[in-house]
Amino acid sequence: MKLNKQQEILQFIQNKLENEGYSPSIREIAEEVNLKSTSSVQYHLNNLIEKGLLNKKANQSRTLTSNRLMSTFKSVPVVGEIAAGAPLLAEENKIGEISVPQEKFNNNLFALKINGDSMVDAGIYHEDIVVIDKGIEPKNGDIGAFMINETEATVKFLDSISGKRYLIPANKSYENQEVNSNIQPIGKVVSLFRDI
Amino acid sequence: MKLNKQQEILQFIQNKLENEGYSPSIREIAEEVNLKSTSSVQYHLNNLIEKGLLNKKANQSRTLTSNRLMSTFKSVPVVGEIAAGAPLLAEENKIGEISVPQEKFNNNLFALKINGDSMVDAGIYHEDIVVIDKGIEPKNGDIGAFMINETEATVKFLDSISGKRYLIPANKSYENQEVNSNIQPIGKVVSLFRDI
DNA sequence: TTTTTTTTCGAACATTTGTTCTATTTTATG
DNA sequence: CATAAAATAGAACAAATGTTCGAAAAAAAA
Repeated sequence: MKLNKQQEILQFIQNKLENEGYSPSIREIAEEVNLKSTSSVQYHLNNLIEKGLLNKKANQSRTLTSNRLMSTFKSVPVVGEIAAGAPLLAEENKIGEISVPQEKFNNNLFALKINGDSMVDAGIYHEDIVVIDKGIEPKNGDIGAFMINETEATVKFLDSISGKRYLIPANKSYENQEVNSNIQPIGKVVSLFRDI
Repeated sequence: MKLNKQQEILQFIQNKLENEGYSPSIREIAEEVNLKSTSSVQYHLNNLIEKGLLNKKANQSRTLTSNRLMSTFKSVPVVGEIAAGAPLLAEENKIGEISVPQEKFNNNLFALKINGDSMVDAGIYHEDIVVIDKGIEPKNGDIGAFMINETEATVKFLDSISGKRYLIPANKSYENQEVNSNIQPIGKVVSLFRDI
């Protein structure tokens, strides 16, 4: 496919931003796309900016940014098995990161790797990763994450049965568990990731 | 919490990178953290670089990058209902983007929004989003995406029964479908996303 | 072909910016 | 307190970089 100069320039800027993490200078662009004058590059840059494909701060070097590339995702930590005594989000519990769309991101999010099959009938499988919003207290009918005895995190349905609240697994071979002082809500499960 | 100068500087750089999309200059840092000399900033920057918390290209402006922030995720397009006649990945079919870890990314990935409950028993629900690798032809036992009559994309198990190949839903209320020339494999399902 | 528009070039200029060096101040250490 | 180490300041310099303007070349339109 043949690219015109503007596409070529835009492509180079995006690559540079993605691979190096910073914008190229005008002269670097000129060299890359075989233009011998910086003003030729300016000419195209202004064009791209007018089209809304690029942004740049006047008189500041290497401040080109591409709307399309402005990170629209943010990462949240993934917690695995919980080390005894360590707070849930302690560094030692962290086993990775996943990303969520920026518009859904907030600072109360983290993710938990599921251990066991107690929620298979809700489509949550062993080793799935669920994202939890600590800022939302799970209500009846919600899937929530709960801390049991301050040592174990579990994901279950929360619901009331004849006036009492229970953690309810979505798998008949597990038992309901009455909510008592040993069970603390962590947050509501808001999304799920799985490798297949 | 009290931040020392180095933490303060690192924080500012990361914020700037995240919010503006480009690195601050040394003098901008100096002003932000109330240092009156650029060399004071250099002093701390060198320190941070030695600790591996920052990178920078020598003699180039605004090339500070933070390892922690280097995008470790890449986005892939999400395809929804397939417009008649339009190729699968045509812009008009695109309904969004999701991100995958960089190490799992390749140019054959795209995502498909699930329509229907024919795979619920495999933990794939209506409106889930599955990521498909066009570079991997689904084998027997795999969950794959298939194009039917060049107009409809579907996700099913692929398997052989007495010598014939079938698309097999993971829901007993649906029927197996023999693979014929109207059914073209698109790729293998490799991961899954769900909003809850 | 002639005219107009788009694109490129070249050079000069003004800033921004990174770098370096020495001296001074502040903080920690014995 | 005396000494060493860490942090800051100031200034001067060299290089990188964005900007501007007029002219030339190339491409497109008439």
